[in-house]
Amino acid sequence: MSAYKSDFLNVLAGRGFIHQVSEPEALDALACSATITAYIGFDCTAPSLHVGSLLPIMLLRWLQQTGHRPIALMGGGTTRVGDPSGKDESRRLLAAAAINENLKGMRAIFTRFLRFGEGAHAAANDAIMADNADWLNTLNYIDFLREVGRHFSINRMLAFDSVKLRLERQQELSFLEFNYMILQAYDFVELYRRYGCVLQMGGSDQWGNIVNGIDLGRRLHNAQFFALTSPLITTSSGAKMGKTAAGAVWLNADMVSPYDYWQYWRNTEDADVGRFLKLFTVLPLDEIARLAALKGEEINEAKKVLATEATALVHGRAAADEAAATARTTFEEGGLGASLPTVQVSQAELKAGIGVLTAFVKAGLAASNGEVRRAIANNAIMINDVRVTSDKAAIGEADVTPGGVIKLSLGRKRHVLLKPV
RNA sequence: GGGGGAGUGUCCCGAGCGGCAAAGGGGGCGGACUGUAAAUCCGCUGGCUGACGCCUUCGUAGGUUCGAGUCCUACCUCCCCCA
Repeated sequence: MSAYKSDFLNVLAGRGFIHQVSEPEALDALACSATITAYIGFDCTAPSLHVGSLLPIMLLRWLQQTGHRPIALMGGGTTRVGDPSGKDESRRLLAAAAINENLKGMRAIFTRFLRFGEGAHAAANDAIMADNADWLNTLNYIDFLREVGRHFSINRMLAFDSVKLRLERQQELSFLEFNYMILQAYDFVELYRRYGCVLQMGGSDQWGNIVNGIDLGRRLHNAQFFALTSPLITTSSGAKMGKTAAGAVWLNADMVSPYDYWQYWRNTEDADVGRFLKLFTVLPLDEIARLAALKGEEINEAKKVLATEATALVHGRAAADEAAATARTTFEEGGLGASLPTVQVSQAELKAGIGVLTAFVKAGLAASNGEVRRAIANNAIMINDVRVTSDKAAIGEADVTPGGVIKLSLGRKRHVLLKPV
């Protein structure tokens, strides 16, 4: 289906990663003959990356897998500037202080997906972690204007969709936001200077910004840069990826447990299974074709594979298998899975008896006693798989199962174990 | 600088004659049906309480009133028009 010669573009195209590419033939030829250095920028506004960032991360991964060199660019500088609207000074400073922490959390994720060089095992395409704070923070305004600013035509910038739409709708566009695209273009050039980076990838919304970088590269260095964007991924029902009741689906294990992460993928809609297998796992395409062709009830097998493979990439194979095993015993055998979320209670407390309301709030299944009451009224609460009908019910020593725990359930999907200590 | 408009259930959007725990939607959660899917239907979607009830919520701070999301004053933030 794809007419590319290079592994790199063939893999991306075959798996559905490509939305737009600039100069595809030239990039294809380059990918065949040389090691390309390419980058993607990531904001560091949060202590972890979430599922929404997974697609770009996979892009970098395939880049490296097909022999090229990825750069993960942290927006340490651009995040400091941030979105100026609705934020006061103090909050912005706080974010600046936390950026290093955020960077640390994010770096851990990248090491799961990319191979960074380590001493003796260094290779030509080892991944690079860069931070644009390194060059943006020390920019001299006048120098910057003279070197970079003179290459940007206001006339042309006004024609960009991102700007034009705002102006047409007579919405505010701050000078700062207007400059953001210039900073991003400059990042591209700086990475070219430092590492010979000639390709920037990103989501489809980044196209305009990337193209600006390409122009700047031509003007400053007479260099040929490339852009490659990925499609915006939504579920078949149109919802954005990565949001659940509990909030964003984070990649760090201490924010979303491997078990919950596995569950997120397990609950994928039928229509998305094939597409997600291609994007978020590294299974071979023929294997994916087989799984995606499953119909009806059988497609659940494909969802389990998706969940386990996707979880293995982020949390490791062992954690993924454990999550899968827990899901199997919990959902298919009605048993108790070892890696279900567990909350500890003291023996003394248990002896005295714990009210259902307190227990479920403590277990994190509900936010308030009232919420538990409502759930009981809705027939949603179970203790050790026995339906609870009164909010006065209490949990005591007698409820401890042979396995040494008490199983609390809200609905059919959400389970927490209470463990006496 | 002058004039006009807006900020509402802390997930989002959004109605709201001075009696309001506050319409409606989206989203979310739960139930039924299923396959841990989608679609559909039903219920729930401030806190405490067994319950009467009490407490906290409509940008911030005051005020008028038996009673304020609603009226008045000042302030903050955002948007529009004029300069």
